Amino acid sequence: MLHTKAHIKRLISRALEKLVSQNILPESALEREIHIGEPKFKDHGDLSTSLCLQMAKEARSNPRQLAQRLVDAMELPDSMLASVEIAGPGFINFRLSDKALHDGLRRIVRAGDGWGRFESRGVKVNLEFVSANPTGPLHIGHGRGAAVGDALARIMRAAGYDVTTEYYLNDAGRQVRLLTESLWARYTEVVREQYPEIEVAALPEDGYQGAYVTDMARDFARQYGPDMARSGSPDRDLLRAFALRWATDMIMSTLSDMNVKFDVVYSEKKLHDDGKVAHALSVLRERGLLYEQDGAVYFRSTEFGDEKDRVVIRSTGEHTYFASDIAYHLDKLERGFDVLIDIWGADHHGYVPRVKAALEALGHDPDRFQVLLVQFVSLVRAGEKVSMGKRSGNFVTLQDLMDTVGGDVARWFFISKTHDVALDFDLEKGMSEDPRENPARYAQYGHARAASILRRWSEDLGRSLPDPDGVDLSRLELPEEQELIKMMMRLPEVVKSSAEKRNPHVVAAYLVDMVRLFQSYYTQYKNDPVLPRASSDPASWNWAKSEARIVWVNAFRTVTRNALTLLGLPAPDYMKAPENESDETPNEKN
RNA sequence: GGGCGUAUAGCUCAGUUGGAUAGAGCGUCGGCCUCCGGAGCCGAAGGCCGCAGGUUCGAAUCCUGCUACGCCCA
Repeated sequence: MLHTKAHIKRLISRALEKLVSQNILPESALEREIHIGEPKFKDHGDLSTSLCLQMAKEARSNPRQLAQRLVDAMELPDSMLASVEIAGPGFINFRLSDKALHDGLRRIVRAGDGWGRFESRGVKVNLEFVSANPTGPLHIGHGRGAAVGDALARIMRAAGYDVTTEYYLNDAGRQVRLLTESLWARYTEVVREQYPEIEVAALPEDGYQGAYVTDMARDFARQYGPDMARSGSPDRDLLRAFALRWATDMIMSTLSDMNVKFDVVYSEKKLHDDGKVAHALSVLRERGLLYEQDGAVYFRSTEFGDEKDRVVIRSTGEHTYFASDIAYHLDKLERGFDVLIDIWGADHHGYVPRVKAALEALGHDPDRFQVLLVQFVSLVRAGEKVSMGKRSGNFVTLQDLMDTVGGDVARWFFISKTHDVALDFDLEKGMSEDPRENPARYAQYGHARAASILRRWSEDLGRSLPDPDGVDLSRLELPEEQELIKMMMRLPEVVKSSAEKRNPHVVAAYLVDMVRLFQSYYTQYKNDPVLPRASSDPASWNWAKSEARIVWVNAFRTVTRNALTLLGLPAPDYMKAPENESDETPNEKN
């Protein structure tokens, strides 16, 4: 549809130029951006513009009259347009010709997997998300960030951005020391089951209580044996490295169940070891933006719009997380990224101004740093919110959730709504228990259905996929068929809009709308099927119509698959009926 | 007290960047399986777009002020 919109814009701007040269319109008419929209009502045509309503004042004319002059000045008839009408207060409505639809359909088939993908625009984007501390299991809020981030990466890549996804691993701070001590304590407990005489190390006061630390300790004991515990002297480097690797593996495995992977895992420790933190602070110091007070070192972030100055080095000599974050974001820019996008939980929103302040202080445009704040996810059980504090005992991990409902269902749930609205996940209704209420399955089902038709065409009837250039597409006469073509033609601009809004739910909403059109067609025209019935006589069958419809079904399948892929969801060719399966999630790769 | 976000059908949410008559799903009610996959489809009921002003040809959308909820910071 971008293609046809551009075509209409050219027609209009040529007409405007003509009117300006005849002194009917002022020069300023050429500067206005021409916006072509899709009207809500079908009787208003396929595309429309309110340009004349907007221009009426400066043109000193009433909108309808202006519209009439504009239409008269357009080079019509045009092969892409079946009609051009002036309507209402001064809208110009365009109806697409059959040729425009057929060209569009052919373009989709020709593009295949490339439909909805744009040429590179040469913009390097760093997209950082999740970045949870490697000290325990992910919670459900992390899941939302992960799903949104991964889908956004796919969509922005399709829109032509050069995207690198990144996980910032906080492996340097106090939390990791605590995890190390917690592992040591649990390890001694585990070993004491065999060697009752040894002394158990106490769990630190703020240590990690979760049962997973004991699992970790058992793995440690299995790998390194009981000697360290028996000796009573911990090898902290070894324990730390083991704990980090174990926790990171656990996190990545959970993410992988949701089909989320990262291009880069960036270590905070390495940031320090490579001197990046010292580097960033020295740049700030050179610029006179650091000062000392009560033994701590402050950054003058108030000079850049923050509400108060922030500590970068504590009186103990330790760097704050903020100091690492400054260095990290500076490093991203120095690695050549044009745009930095971070996905954070909404509770961190207060952190945004200080990071922007730091980047500005370091001489960069703060608008290159963008933060997507993702609102909270709460769990609901029996109509009541479930408290999810780690201490409350009914902490539900992301892994638990996916084990219950399946990775792609969880993923769909997270991206199907805009990120700036709080979500309730109802455990009791549980999307897995009634897949009919599940739009992800609905979309996949549409794909499987189309795949099934194509399969019967090639396998049962022994025919090959027709070349769209050799098929008479005018056999697609039903209004539903034409509506679906227009819908499919919209994918590229949906991708563009979703990427620009930084919001994957745009693609999700589009996908469901498109599949609904197909399902509606499918059920309504069961007595006028795509394929010949077994009972019918092949000689009397309208093969030309079947061929046109097969091209159309194939295009639908392609566009559906492309949209599912953009969201990181599988596009299965077969799906099992839910009645026969308990809660197993189909996960076929096409 | 300051800041960020949200407010649209009984419930969960869309709303193409200010356009024409407000859109889905779930739930409710009523229909559709000799038929390419019923995980489906068709129809009906359901609305003061939180409230009050403002901007203009035109507002769910933009501006101001309230109210309620969530979250940050004091």
